[in-house]
Amino acid sequence: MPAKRPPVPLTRDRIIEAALHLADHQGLRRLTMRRLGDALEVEAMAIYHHIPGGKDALMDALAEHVTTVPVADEGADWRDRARAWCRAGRAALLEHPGVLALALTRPPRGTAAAMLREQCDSLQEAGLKEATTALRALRSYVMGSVATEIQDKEQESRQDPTETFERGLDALLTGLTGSHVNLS
Amino acid sequence: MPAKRPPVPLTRDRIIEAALHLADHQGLRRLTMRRLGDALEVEAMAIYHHIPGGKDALMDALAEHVTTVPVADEGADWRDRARAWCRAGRAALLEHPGVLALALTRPPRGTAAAMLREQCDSLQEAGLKEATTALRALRSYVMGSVATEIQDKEQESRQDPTETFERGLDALLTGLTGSHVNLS
DNA sequence: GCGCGTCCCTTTACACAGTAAGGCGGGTTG
DNA sequence: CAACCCGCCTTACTGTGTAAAGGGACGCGC
Repeated sequence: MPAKRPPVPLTRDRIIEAALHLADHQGLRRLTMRRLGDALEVEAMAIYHHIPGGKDALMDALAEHVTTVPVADEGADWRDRARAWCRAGRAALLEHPGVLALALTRPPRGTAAAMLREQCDSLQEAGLKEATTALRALRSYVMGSVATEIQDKEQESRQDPTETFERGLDALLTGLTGSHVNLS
Repeated sequence: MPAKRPPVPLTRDRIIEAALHLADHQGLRRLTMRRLGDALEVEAMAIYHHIPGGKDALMDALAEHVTTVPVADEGADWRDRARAWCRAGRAALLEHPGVLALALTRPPRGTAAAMLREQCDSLQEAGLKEATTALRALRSYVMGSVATEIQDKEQESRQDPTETFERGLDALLTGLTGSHVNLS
């Protein structure tokens, strides 16, 4: 009987990393407790010791991982800060396309939710009326953009996705800028 | 042995309808071939006769169903038309929140894809430069908006979602309007 | 040294998932 | 009436999530 203790001890972070790799390369459908165990050279049930709550908790953790982006809140103009958030959020989501469905479905919790509140405060301090509305619009645009990008990834697209994203982001930001002046 | 023939014959449409109902009320996770069969008063394997390709094809069909919205292409201003599309798209997605993850993940095909091309042409004929970019931005915003709406549905939100959606949509439309005049 | 808890991991077990293969009856056609 | 075929059922197999219990290695007190 080979060594009972695995060569390197199991860790919540190692589990999440392996799960992301598996989901990205083989699809969420093939992310399975047993396969995840195989990837970690461990039996499937070992995972439950580090992630209480089972697969559903794992999914939550993955969603939180790809929606949690540490980004400095710098920049004079609120538009620059918002742009930085949006770019960082898009990049984080694009890094792990396999778990996008989770990120879009599960509500933000923990660190991700805290960051949202922080950003909302930041916008309000910048003097922006209806900061929550603006933030929701930006968040929606980012999440939707990544979704469409990943959707269209398998079919040909002669346009640079980043360029397209920036164009739309600019449009949304300028539109939000005038929102407390213009009337629909 | 009870009657072999079910009271009402099975149909692809009936299957899709029952699947949507099940996913919306019990979650995608509980949408199961056998449970779907139970809901239709039929054995699970009967479904395969009407939906070749199994569960994955069913998922595709559900995604296509909630992303296919018949909407008249009327209105003088292209902004009014785009607004109508976006409202209709949002409404259709919100009607079946259970399958949102499918709609956001699977690329548009068939009728849905055709409608996208049609809308793109419509924008171009309206004299809008970069119609594809604009359309992508709008589509992204709609998809993301529905995602955030459904995410936040389980927690309290003192703001009217429709109002918030319209505000962001207005902002995006005004931003897109000036996009071929302004420079970033 | 030796027992003994404690922590991780494994083993075993079970209910339920998707679905390939084949059976069977009843309506339609000759 | 016979042949046929369509639509549904039955059976069977592999794979999945996970509860429950087992077991081995490490630390501790004595």
